[in-house]
Amino acid sequence: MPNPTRRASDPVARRLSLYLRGLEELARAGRVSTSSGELAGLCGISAAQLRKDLSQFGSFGKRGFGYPVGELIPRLREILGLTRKWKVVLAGAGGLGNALAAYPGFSERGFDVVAVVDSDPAKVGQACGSVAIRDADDLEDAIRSEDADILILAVPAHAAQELAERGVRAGVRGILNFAPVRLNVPRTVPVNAVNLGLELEALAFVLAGRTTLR
Amino acid sequence: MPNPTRRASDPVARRLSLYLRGLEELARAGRVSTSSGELAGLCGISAAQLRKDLSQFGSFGKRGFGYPVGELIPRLREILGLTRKWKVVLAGAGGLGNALAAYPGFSERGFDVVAVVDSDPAKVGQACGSVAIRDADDLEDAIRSEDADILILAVPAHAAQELAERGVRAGVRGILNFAPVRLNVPRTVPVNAVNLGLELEALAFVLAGRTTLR
DNA sequence: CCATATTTGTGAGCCTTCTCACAAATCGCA
DNA sequence: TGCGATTTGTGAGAAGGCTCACAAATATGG
Repeated sequence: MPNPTRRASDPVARRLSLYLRGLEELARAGRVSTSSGELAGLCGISAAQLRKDLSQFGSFGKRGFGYPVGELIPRLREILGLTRKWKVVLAGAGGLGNALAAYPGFSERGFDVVAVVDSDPAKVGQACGSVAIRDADDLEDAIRSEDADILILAVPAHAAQELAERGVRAGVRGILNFAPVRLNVPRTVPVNAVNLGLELEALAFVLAGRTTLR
Repeated sequence: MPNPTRRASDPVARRLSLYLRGLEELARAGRVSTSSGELAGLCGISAAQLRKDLSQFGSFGKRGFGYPVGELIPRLREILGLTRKWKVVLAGAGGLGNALAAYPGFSERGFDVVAVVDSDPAKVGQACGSVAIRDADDLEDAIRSEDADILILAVPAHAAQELAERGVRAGVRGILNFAPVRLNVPRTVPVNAVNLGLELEALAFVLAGRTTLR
């Protein structure tokens, strides 16, 4: 179905991001074209899966030839919604917050951390990434004045729900939550949760031999 | 199928971890029993899903009554493989590495960071969490002398593959990878990848209106 | 220009996962 | 004890995602 603005499921979106990374790697290596087999291998996905994923959005390859790297990259960026800048406000300037603010992968993809807030008065005024830390009370101000799109929560579990609610009221459109709690927000605001403890537990589950074999 | 050592898929494992968290929260609140509806609501999962997940491992509830919080918690810990200690070696003492070493959720679940290594000589000897940072060359020594189970990679993308290979050769059984690259390791070594950039992109994909509606 | 090799795009079908609905079991109370 | 309310455990079926296999299209080489 050759529709460049087609909708797709979350697993597809994540794989598209992987493909984009793989393509950029190939481009850096000077490659002009690639095949579904090569790119899929690079991403650890089956070739058929890759072709099916891409075909949801259009017909980007040539039979007998493959995919043009230089053309496919901007197409994928467009599909993924990476042609615009996304303004991000970060709540929590602890270890994780600082690491996120410094993470180069964010700005490379057009995610700009426009403000950082923390509830610790001692941290206010200090630098976190490229911006100065503001008081947590200023969360709404920061979101409104910058017209921020996304709120990243890198705060303790007990503080997350309140900050999420305040962020939503101030106009944030999506939340990336690193706190190990389920957030209760309107269904119109998508929440993507990253639970670090859970990742380790899922790995232990495999090591304990409790997974269905692949 | 009432078998307490049954195998299950990865999504099930992740939900079991959520249930455990929810149950611990209920226990802290002094609750003695709960229903599938209540616990599932707490975790953002459907009640039927929760019952089906639990029923794979045994019959833990009483009809007309619910689930005994105090009994189910240790059962879940056992199923998840959390009754033993897991020894973790952390590679990379940058922002993310330090945050992970300090993350309380790890030690609470029996994951002990027994060593931290970094390639920066200036960092060697400094404290990271509760241990001293060692040189990256000592990775194998650290893994072997501590008989470590899990390697966490919190290093730049270009360093990840080499460290993964060395870790596997030194006897690590599983890897938690925060570097944005696909690792090439024997299939006997499970790899759990957490790609922070990808999480933000998946969120942007939703915000850009490209997801199939739920 | 023709034959052979390559590689995409995709329909059909499989397999896994999730949802629905209900019988069976237990509780609470009179 | 008996009856209605509650809640689990689970079979049946729906839904979704993934794999397979192949026709169609393009490249390559003689």
